[in-house]
Amino acid sequence: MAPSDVLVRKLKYHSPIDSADVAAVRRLRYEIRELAAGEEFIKQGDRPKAAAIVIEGIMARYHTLQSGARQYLALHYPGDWPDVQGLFLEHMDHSVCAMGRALVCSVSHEQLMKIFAERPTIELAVWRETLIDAAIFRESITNNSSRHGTARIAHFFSEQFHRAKFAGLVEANACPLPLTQTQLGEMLGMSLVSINRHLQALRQTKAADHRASKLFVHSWRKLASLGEFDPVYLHQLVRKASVKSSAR
Amino acid sequence: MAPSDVLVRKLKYHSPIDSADVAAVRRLRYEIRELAAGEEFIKQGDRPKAAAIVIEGIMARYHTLQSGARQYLALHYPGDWPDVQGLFLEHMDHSVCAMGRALVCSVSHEQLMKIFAERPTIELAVWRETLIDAAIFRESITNNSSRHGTARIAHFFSEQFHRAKFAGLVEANACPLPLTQTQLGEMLGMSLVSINRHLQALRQTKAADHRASKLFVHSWRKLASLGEFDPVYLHQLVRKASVKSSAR
DNA sequence: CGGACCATTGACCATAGTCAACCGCCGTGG
DNA sequence: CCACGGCGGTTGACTATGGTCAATGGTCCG
Repeated sequence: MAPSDVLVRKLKYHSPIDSADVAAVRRLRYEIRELAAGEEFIKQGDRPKAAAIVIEGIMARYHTLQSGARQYLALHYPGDWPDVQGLFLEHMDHSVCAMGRALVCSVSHEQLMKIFAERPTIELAVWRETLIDAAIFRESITNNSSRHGTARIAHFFSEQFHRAKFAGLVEANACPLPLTQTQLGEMLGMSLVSINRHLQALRQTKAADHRASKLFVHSWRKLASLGEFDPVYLHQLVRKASVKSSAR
Repeated sequence: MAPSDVLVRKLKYHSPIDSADVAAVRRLRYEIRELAAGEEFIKQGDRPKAAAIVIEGIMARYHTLQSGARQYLALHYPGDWPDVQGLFLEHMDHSVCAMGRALVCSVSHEQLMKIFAERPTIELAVWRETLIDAAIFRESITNNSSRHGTARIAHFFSEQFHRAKFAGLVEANACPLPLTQTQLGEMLGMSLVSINRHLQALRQTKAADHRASKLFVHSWRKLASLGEFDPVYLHQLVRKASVKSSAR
């Protein structure tokens, strides 16, 4: 799929984009960059001059603590903008890297400001995009702070499966989730060993399983209920790509 | 201070606002509402038609879990917009309440869209405002997920003291922080008893103390270092209201 | 084959959560 | 005025959860 199609597809999930908007998006000039697994794309402290859109693969934002420890903040799927806030915030307060191999396209801030002036709908759609990001961050605060063990993992898996579904990445009840257990721990604020044990517990419930960089959802209903997952915070307009339809 | 002054003061901390912008802000019509301590302003699930700006006091956003438990997400000071995302996200995914008595002013979405069209600088400033909110959420993920005990509290206190300072609320090394220990727990993902014990530990370091709904900072340097606090994520343009100047 | 990385396991330890009681303060109502 | 009740803060004792340490096995790759 062409980069502009990936982008348009995503924007349409939450915003009303018309054909003139689509045409404007297609006129954007961009650079494509391929990233190896784990490769850093932009670093805490940098001053970006362009914004990236994920085209293929999965990217992640993370904080690096004084100790050198890493805290992952969110994952990003094709169509997502993992560093748009750089448009208006001078310095990056976090880094962005690829989880697994990924393709990103970057569009200069200059061009974005121009397209915003021409097509206000697009500006609002991108703003909305950043607001949904914020909603996802809020949900992570709650998940990591008030859910324990298996429920925390289940909620995280639910969100990723749901978002992967909308990004068209789910096949046969499985979606890519290229994280090691160590990284799951850095995402959820748990130790490697805890992750491992709770994963086993989750496996035993027959709700979901994670292996070989993939998330297998055997019972969406059970997984979502274990994680108390309710997708309203993702603020999608369209509910068509129903998650339920593809997994019991 | 008049509501528009509170707003302008805040926007100027991160965005270049000129006199025409200020004039436009002053022309906004708004409704003032006084809230009692703990009163809910807007509820998870609501569809707001106006956005609120905190004028006096402190407000908070929170999630309500299925169990009825509450997870606070962030505090908001005069000049903050605790529910702007309602402009572009139909449903509230969290609630907003007053911590202690508060004064808010609400401005209809309609008027906001109009001022955005007239004064793009203001639009960008408000967008930036929401991006800074997101940065604060990210920091909370990290704080609640990867810092433990006293450090977690110290970081939270540092952020609140710093933000209160910029809102002009610090007097004699103390700022208002109208939360009970139970609420601190709901903010930081810790139990009441843990909060109590770590607060005592913090008190003993002579860095800071919390009592009578106030936060006393005895040694800013020590508090910030205990909490590994670095204010870059608050993305202020102006660094004039230095925090260090008023506390050793 | 050796090394690196990832998943898994057991044993032990540390931290935080739960339960329950008590204290002091404050506001209400007798 | 004082008794009472509620709330917020504090404490001790106990429990549970998760973290740390260390070792093992599998797999992939050079």
